[in-house]
Amino acid sequence: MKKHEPPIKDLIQKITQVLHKYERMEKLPLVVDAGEDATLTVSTKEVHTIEVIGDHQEINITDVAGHFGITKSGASQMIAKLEKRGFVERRQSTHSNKEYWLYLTPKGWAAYHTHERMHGEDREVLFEHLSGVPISDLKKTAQILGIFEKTLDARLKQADIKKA
Amino acid sequence: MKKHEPPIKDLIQKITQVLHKYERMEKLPLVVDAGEDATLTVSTKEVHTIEVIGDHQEINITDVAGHFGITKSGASQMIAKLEKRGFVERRQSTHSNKEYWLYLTPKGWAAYHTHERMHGEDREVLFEHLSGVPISDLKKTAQILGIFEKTLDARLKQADIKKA
DNA sequence: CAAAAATAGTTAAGCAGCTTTACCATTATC
DNA sequence: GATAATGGTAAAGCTGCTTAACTATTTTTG
Repeated sequence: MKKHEPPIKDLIQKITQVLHKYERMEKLPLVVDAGEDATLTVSTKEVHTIEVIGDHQEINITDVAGHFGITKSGASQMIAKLEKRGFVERRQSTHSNKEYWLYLTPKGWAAYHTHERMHGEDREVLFEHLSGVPISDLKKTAQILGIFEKTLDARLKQADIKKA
Repeated sequence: MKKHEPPIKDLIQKITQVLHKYERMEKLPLVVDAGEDATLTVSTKEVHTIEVIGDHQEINITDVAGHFGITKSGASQMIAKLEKRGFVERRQSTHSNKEYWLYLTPKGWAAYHTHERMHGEDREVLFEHLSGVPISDLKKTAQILGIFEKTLDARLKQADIKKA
């Protein structure tokens, strides 16, 4: 029992280190090759919004807000910006006049695929580095992270309760 | 080789899930019990700045900037705010008239310890949840996260090179 | 040693990405 | 058909940055 503590501390430290580096990586601006249209840079936040629009059909602004846990107003502003910059298009939903569905323009898809490609490269490098590790160890790691996740869930839930 | 892919994907997914939840948790405002002075809330960013000042002796504004990877100007503004709110104090360094060393006031230490205590509680819950897991598995997990970290390092370094 | 360069810090203006509040349409519910 | 709920927007304001221009001290160097 007591002997667990140092390895657990080491693990927590490693998790937070990875976390902060991942956070930093996510902040890097992304350069999109949009063909003729020279090159465009897109912020991390923008490309993530583009990603969820590309991944979901018939998605509306309220859905986008829910996806990121922000207000509708905030999502509305983000979408307006992406529309203005030519990455996103909206069309009225077929079953309601007060609702819009969001779609990517060709430029939006270019950003989407640039981002996807980047993650693909990262994943390949990771695959190489992990090729010597037994599968059972990979599974165990995911399980242990799942335990970590549970304690986070508990704290987030607790905060939600206090809020309400 | 091929058989590795699903577990790796699962692992990546789990890491990103934990990451985003941790990020959300970090955004929760912290309520500090500062004794007589009623209660104060401190933003995550503020408490993290308080944390590094509490953890380092003879730390100056430039060091704080370096620690977070932000500009000196940004750090200067953050420190000015914390000073104004009574969490931080500055004194001239002993070896230079252009440099200040930063210290926590009693109120600053109250915030520091509230934050620490919160992490302490989380850690205890985590300890409980992990008590049935063999130490060897914990060590393996830390190792595998270390591999993940390396690929992040590589990408961050690459971005730095492009920047320069 | 004096002039030039580097270092520590500040200030002002501005930007991104949120929030709150208040509001307009449209659709659902009773 | 009045009232609620839902989808979306606009304005104003906040935080946590950035860049640019600046002062005041060291440090370097020619």
